[in-house]
Amino acid sequence: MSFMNPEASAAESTPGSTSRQRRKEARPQELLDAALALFVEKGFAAAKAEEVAQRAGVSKGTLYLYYPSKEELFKAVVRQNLSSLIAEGEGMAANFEGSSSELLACLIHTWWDRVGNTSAAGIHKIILAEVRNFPELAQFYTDEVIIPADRLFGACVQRGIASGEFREMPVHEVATALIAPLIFMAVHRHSFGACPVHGPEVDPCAVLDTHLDLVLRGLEVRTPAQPQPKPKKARA
Amino acid sequence: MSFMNPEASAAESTPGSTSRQRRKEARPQELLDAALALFVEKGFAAAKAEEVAQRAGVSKGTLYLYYPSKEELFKAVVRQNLSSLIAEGEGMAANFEGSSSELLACLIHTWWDRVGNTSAAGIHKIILAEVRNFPELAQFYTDEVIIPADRLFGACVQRGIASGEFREMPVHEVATALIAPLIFMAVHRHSFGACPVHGPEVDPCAVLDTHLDLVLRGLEVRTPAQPQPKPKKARA
Amino acid sequence: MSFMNPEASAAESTPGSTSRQRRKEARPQELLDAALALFVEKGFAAAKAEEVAQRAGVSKGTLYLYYPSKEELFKAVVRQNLSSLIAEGEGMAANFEGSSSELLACLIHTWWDRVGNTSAAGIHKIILAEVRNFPELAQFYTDEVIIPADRLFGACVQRGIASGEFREMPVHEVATALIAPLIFMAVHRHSFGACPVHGPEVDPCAVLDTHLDLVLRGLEVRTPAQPQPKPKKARA
Amino acid sequence: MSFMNPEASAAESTPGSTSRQRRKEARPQELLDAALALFVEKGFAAAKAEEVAQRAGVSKGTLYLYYPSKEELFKAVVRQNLSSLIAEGEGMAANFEGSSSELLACLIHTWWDRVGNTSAAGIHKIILAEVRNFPELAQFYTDEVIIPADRLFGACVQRGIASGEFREMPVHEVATALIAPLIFMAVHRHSFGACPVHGPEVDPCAVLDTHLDLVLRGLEVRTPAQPQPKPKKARA
DNA sequence: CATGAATGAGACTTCATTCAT
DNA sequence: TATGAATGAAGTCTCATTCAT
Repeated sequence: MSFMNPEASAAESTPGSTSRQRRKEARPQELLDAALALFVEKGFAAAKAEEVAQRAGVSKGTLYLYYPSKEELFKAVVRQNLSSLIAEGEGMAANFEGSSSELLACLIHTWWDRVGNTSAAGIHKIILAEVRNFPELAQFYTDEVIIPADRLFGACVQRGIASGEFREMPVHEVATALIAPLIFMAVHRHSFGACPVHGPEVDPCAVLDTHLDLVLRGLEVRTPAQPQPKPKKARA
Repeated sequence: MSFMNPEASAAESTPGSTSRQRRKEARPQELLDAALALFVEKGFAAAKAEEVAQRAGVSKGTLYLYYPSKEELFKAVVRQNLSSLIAEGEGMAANFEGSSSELLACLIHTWWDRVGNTSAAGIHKIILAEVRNFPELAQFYTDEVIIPADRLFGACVQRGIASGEFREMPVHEVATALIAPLIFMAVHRHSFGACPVHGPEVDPCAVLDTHLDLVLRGLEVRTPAQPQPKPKKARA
Repeated sequence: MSFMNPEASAAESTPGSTSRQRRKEARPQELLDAALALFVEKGFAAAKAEEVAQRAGVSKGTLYLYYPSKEELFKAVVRQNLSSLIAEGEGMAANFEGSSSELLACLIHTWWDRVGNTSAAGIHKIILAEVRNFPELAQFYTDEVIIPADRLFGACVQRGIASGEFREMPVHEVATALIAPLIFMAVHRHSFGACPVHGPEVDPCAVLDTHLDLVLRGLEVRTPAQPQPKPKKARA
Repeated sequence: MSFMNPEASAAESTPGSTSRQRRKEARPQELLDAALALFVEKGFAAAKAEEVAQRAGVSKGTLYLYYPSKEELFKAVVRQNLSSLIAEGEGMAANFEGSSSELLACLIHTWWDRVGNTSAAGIHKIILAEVRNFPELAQFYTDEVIIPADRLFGACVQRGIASGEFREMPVHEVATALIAPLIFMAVHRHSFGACPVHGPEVDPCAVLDTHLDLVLRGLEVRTPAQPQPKPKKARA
């Protein structure tokens, strides 16, 4: 079958197919994975370069063959995990067919599956913790993640409002309120969620469903006939 | 009442209450404040003990007269800012009179005023970033903050459900969904909010109001007669 | 007597007189001395920061309290030993009374006593060896040492020519030829001169006297009556 | 004539004389040349083995096929450039016909042409800078270069004295004074001479001529009748 | 022979902590 | 008590050297 796969046959004949070469090609990814895990676990400053190397199964020196400094390694980790984030759901919204409620539900569940539930979710934690020490990342992350995400969710909300499915609301603020629990839980997973504490279990899916249930209901246009059941009780 | 507080009375009555004396008594607090600010700004590992001392206006050595190590200083910072958190709104809920919606709105606004909008909000950021490096803080924080907060918000939701104001929903999950944006924004203020980036402005109050608007509406009991305005569009 | 010496009495009463303070004040010089010695011995790159510290009787860390990097320490060493060089013999030439031969002899002997024979002579060796690695030192040293020295020796030669004591010769080249053996020997002292080799002993004073003897005689105006003893080319 | 050169004929006649083969045979020389250049430029410690290899057009590993360590490479560089020095002018003096002045002039000019003006002159700089780190080189260099040079120049001076051309002077010291400017200028060429500084230009040939002019005149036997033209102390 | 990926000892530098004053 | 000079463990990074290909 390999003759049908040009890549494979190429791999066999090129020097890239030696075991050493294969390792070399895999190194950057292995190092980035190890680094992501360790940075999420310890934070940037407390993570030791040597341990990153160890986890990637190489020596200290090898790490520096691929990344000129711990700082550059960090930025590479952020960049690589960012690009995986931005692409997600880019097109999803554009040609989605269905109600805006369904679109939002889909977006949120997809994000959680692909990002929040992934080891890459930890990237949020380290970004939050370290932006102030890496000012250049701030704009980078804002441009690549925050703005697109805001725009994506904002567009969905806008879509719902335009179609009359959602009531009129400040789009940007709704988008933020929609995203907040996602980020919160992604971060939580890698901080308290990773500690062996005895406390209230947080079931991400349940919370997400509840969050969606609440917000989608909150966005609904209320039928004019509906009586306001405002219970007065207050002010005795 | 001050006679019940030996510390206070001593300070007031002894000749030691000179400005120097007062400084001395204020030291621990000044150090904790400086440390909180710096830890929030840089993170635990990147914050230098000497800079904490400088910001508190004392020398490096003096810091160690009050706290035996940087780690203990860190824990003290967390503990002190925790105790301020837990007390807040403890009683508020108990004897609140008014609708549960109003109670929730009040709780959230109060929290934001007293905590989220305070420099102490940064404590969340450093906790999220560092719990895994300080396992003992995990249980501590869970017990002192997470559980009480969960219980507090949960109780409000429960109260609303019991009174028929809110529809039946999983209490714990709703509480989490309620709290998440608060934490999100408190943390945001001290990470991206502190960076000079050109991005979408986040107006905490507007977001909070929107969040409340959405969630409270989402919690409302829907009148059975209400027609589902399911917008068609789906299925082209 | 100490009351007559304001410095001394001041020293006794100020905090600067504690043993710790006295050490602190002496540190920079002690470190520069140790560094000079080691740089001369090993060269910049091969000299270890820790050994500099050890020789100065302090720990590694202390060195960095005074100089922010090994490179800055190096430059400080050069600068400090340079300033001692430039001042030397500055005024000497101006109001010297005597023949230009005597002036040159005096200059050369003085230079040797004050510099060439000093541990500071080693500075030349390290400069020669390291300028290309420290481009900023090149101009600095040229301005501060080479040009002044050239000017000083050049002026003496010019003086002799003007007074009719020396014959007409290219001033700059004569100055270089005059200085070259000084530098050569200063450098030699710190390279081969410091090695336990079995070779021809170089007696600096003897060489200097011979050098002077040769050059001064070479500068003399020859009496026209003198017969040219040009020996006929032996071996026809 | 090439038949007299076994190396050349071998290269020409054997099948091994492909371009690759020739490269292989030339390797050691290419490596030594690259190493010399780099050592002169940066010094031993600051010169990186990999850059030596790069400049020689081979890989790092190949360098180690020819020289077991950087240190051995260094010694080989010194040795190879030494042997080229010693041979020069060895015979020249023996059967030179002409005055001793002419002989000295010839020696000095030859040395400058063949060594001082060559990239090999840099060898002096690195020797001066590194002997103390390579004690074994000290004796080696002393035996192979310093003593022969001293003997060569000494013999010339002795020859002149013996023939009555030069006046009686301490031979060894004169030899040193003769050589010093040569070394000085050779070293200068590779330190300050290689830096883009704005300073007094040193024209080696002019200095050498002046040096020779001065010293040869200084060596001349003075006619007893010559009146000492002691110039009146300038400075009226 | 040639390559260049990998290694790890070792150097520079930082900074939490100590302690003499 | 308060200070800040001094320490040295620990971390980042470099580069001579090795060795599988």
